[in-house]
Amino acid sequence: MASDRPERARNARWSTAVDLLAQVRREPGITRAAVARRLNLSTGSATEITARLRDLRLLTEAPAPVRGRGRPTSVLTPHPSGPLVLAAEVRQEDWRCAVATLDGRTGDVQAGRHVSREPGPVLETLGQVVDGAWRRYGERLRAVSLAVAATVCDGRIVQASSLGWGPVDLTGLTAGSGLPLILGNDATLAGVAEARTGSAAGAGTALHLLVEVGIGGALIVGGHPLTGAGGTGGEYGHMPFGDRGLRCPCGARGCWDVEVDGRALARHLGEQPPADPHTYTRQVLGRASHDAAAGRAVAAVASALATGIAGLVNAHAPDVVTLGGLARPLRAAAPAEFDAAYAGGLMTFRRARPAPVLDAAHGDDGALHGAVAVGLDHITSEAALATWADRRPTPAPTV
Amino acid sequence: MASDRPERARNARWSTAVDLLAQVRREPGITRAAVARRLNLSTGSATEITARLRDLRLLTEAPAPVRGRGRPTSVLTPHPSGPLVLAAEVRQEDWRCAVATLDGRTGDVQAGRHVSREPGPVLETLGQVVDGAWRRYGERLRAVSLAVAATVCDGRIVQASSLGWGPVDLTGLTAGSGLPLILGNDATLAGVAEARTGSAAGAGTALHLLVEVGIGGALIVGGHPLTGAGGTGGEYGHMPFGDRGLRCPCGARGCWDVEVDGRALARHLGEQPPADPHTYTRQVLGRASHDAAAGRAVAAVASALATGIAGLVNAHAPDVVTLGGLARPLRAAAPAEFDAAYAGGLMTFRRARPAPVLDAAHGDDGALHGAVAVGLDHITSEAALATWADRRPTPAPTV
DNA sequence: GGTTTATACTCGTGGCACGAGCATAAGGTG
DNA sequence: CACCTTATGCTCGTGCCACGAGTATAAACC
Repeated sequence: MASDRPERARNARWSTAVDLLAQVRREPGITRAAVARRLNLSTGSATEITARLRDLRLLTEAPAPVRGRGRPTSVLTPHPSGPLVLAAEVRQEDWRCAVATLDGRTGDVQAGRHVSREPGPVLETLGQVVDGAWRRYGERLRAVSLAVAATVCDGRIVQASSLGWGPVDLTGLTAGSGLPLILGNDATLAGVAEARTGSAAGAGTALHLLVEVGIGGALIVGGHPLTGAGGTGGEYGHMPFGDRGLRCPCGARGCWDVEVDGRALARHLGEQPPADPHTYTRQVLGRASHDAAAGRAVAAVASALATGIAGLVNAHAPDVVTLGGLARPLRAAAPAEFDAAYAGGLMTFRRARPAPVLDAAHGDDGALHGAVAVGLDHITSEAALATWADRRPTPAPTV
Repeated sequence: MASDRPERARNARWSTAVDLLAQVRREPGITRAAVARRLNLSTGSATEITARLRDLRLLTEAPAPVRGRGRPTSVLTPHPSGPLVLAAEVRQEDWRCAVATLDGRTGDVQAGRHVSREPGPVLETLGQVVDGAWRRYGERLRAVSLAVAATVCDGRIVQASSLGWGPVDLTGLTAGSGLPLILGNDATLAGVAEARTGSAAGAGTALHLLVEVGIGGALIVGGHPLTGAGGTGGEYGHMPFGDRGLRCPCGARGCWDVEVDGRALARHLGEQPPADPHTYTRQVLGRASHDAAAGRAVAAVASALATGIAGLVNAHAPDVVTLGGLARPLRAAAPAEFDAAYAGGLMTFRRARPAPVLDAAHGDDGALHGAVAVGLDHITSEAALATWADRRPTPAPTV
């Protein structure tokens, strides 16, 4: 609908501004001089571009702390009336949201427990949050970015087993404001957060794996996740790394999922499949240090996790692997077994310099931070900046 | 070395020219008017850009066949003295090479069998080919793109088991000419060819899998392969989809590789591991239709192949999967078993619209065509065009 | 207080795409 | 065969962007 006539040049003009804003985001608190160096910009261009972005209320300049000789430069920070993103996360028991500025800093955090876990009440609460932010920030609010523990296809929820949801249409959330809604899988977005500002920062290719009930994850290349057709990628738990004899609720056999979460622990311990595998896993982890059977079960699960990771490392050669959710305590509870299985699963030529497996840095905030990142990507795109500039035809002159 | 001062604008100026050349490559024989429509360019811009590219000897215009009313337009074709890529492929028994123009058409094909398979003689032959092309085409030759059945890391061969090579340094190949050398894995490049102009043309995400001795492959996103850290990705055969009891020569256990090639067939048939799994597989395939044991072995291997593919489809959600090498006849020999295993390995929600599994369109030429594509990517990059333009400061005026 | 250093500011230049108006080459029509 | 219709090419003035060279400035150093 928007791909009409020569939009080409209108957008292309913003290319350098996009890069500059991206640099500000990568290194919050960066100075104008440093940005110019990074982007190979002449000082004249830097002056002009920052002036433009200042007039457009995208950036502000503040005197930079003096470091040695030379004329002082200034720190580039988001403009106090610049564009904002509302990022939100829906989890099994609760929801959270925050408003983020161009540098990725968040504020105005809200959170709450679901009164009912049904889609209707949850969406109504979220809709009120969106409308509230829209009223509070008005045109400064440019996008809503939502993380859900769900299979997402073409911007819609296909299924969210942890919430017990089937297909859910979310377009109503932003119907009142007309804001763009960006929907993402929580594990995918947590991976984005790690690749941008977490343990995998700077990695060309990063693999993030998150164990909750089953395994989710994402391969992030150049900071962008591989989402596949319709955005349904990332179902790493359903690769047949496991015992072919075990059937998975997904319909396939031998899924990795079934080997690495609470259900697997229960199987190893000869117990019934737990109703809440997440809590059950925490319980078993808690007694693993003094209960030999629990320890063996945890070790088996940690090994299965590491073996699969090694296979993925063989195939994709990430620079780094990050672990989120229960994957962290699982490894921590059986580090020797994990490391042995990881090394044993790697091809010989990879063992000299195996991809490091690191704990996720964002912890439980990964999905929300990833939603912020993706939302900011959207509002700092060439097209979005062009629109922002057009909306404010005669910006307030700086006196 | 080239990242000096403001190279930024120098390169950015070529952005539209790059897109125009890419469009010509995507649709060979496209007219100027059609390109302008595709790229949302005004007719004035199209006139100017094509004039520029004509003066720079990148494109030629020829009257387009008249179609209905209206002023006739012209077909954009590579300039007869425009830039060229030398693409080459080194296989187990022989080598091939060809020279390609900007539209991807190849000519001047040369080929030969290895006199000796040792790196030295092979490289010497290739070096002569490169030097010959350099003498024949001079500055028109802009890059050499090489496909090898090898693990490639940071532009070097780490290991090429089918050739019996260890680490090999190839920089000598272009030492005389000073041309950029682009090295790629054959399976990866075959995947690129499929994603660009083959069975996966137009797919956002494509998975290409190639069975020869073991499995190679690539995930291609937006026409570009995921090569991972150092370019060592694509070792799909070493994901633990197989029997954990089987050790793989790579050092790991349960590798998919071991389940899907001639060694697996021999195991199913209770025979010794074949010295040449490729030829052996062809033999078994030949008698599978009338030899029940061979048929069962082929069916088992086809199932193992399909199960792994399903797992990869679950994880990555490609739009399409393409099969190269022996994967094609393996599936063809046991289509029912293949389809059953593929469907059975998919998550339920994927079964409604499973990613189609197609035979590769490029056949044995995939790697060479992929090398052409990657080479052309290189010489039509913004930086390369800027360099090409600088080299010819006063282009011959068109009279 | 002068020098050094790093950066900012100014301004003329060149390059690109746009858009509007005009030109042109074909088919179609009476 | 003259004229209309249609699709496209060509020209040129405009706006925008980044560059580069020269100049100005604010701090540290001596």
